[in-house]
Amino acid sequence: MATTTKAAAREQARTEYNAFLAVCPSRQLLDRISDKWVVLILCALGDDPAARSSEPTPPTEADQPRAAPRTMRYSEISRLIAGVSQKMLTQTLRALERDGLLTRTVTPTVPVTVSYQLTNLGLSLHTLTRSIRGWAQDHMDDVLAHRAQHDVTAS
Amino acid sequence: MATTTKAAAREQARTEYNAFLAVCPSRQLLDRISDKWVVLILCALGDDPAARSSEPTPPTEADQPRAAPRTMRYSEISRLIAGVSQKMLTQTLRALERDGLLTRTVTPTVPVTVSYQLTNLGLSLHTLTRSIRGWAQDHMDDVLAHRAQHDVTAS
DNA sequence: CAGTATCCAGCTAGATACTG
DNA sequence: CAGTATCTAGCTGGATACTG
Repeated sequence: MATTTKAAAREQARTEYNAFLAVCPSRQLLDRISDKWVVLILCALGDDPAARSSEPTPPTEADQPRAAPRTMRYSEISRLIAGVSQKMLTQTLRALERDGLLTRTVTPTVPVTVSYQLTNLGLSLHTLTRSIRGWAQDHMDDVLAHRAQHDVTAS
Repeated sequence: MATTTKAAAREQARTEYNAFLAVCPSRQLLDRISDKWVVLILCALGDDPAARSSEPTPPTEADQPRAAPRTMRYSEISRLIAGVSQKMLTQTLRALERDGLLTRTVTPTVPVTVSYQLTNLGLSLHTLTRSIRGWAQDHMDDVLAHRAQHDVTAS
């Protein structure tokens, strides 16, 4: 019955492994935040608007530094994250809503108005991504220096 | 001269955007750690061996909880991270070496012996991934609950 | 032992066109 | 305005075979 046991064993190991990874919480989280657009949406909805200059900062309600998360409409997000396609934006927003990281509110005007806002959970995740950004700012130039050095040495 | 300015503008925006992302330190970091195998290698080299049971814990020098990072040989890592292919393991290790996150030491025995060890930078990154794991452990069941709820409600 | 080299399937992101 | 639907090109990861 047993065909080449070598290959079979390897395949089995891989299958078990994938099963493990599929339920590993860390892995699931990393899969979420490694998505290009997730972090950017988190930033768009979580960062206070004054932080990003070159945007016409609205004078109204600009002085609560970190109170409630802002709500943004689909088109606002789309404009802020200039490079995203409609497909990816919708897809990502829906995934984040599904995971309870943000809320989607439809107001039945004509045409419809849809607004998005981070939940506490989403806000908490945003805090985590900020700490990631912190590491990047502190150490990424070291990494880049090493990389450049390595590339030169190997010539 | 201007062909359909609509499409051209979009494309330009996207190009600029990609350029921005390419140099963004946070993005670069996320691209690194979102790699399936990077985190696992970090764990393999950074976690103390006693933490993972079902492994024959070597009695020697097992009582420094977080002193020097352990060194492991290629085949050890390969065995520990059962699901990884040679290609991916080598590729990932080389990338991490290039970035100064670990060192690769070749001992010219016959056959050759190659050992890997985290640098301080790598250790620091490992700390970050542990905080990510922390978030996952604290909040991922919330996320999963939301997801399940959402899927039921939408039926 | 510790790789290198090559080929290929699967998935995903983006382009494009259409709509309540 | 805020999407949905469809098609496809490109990249990545895995299988397989070979080597100093």
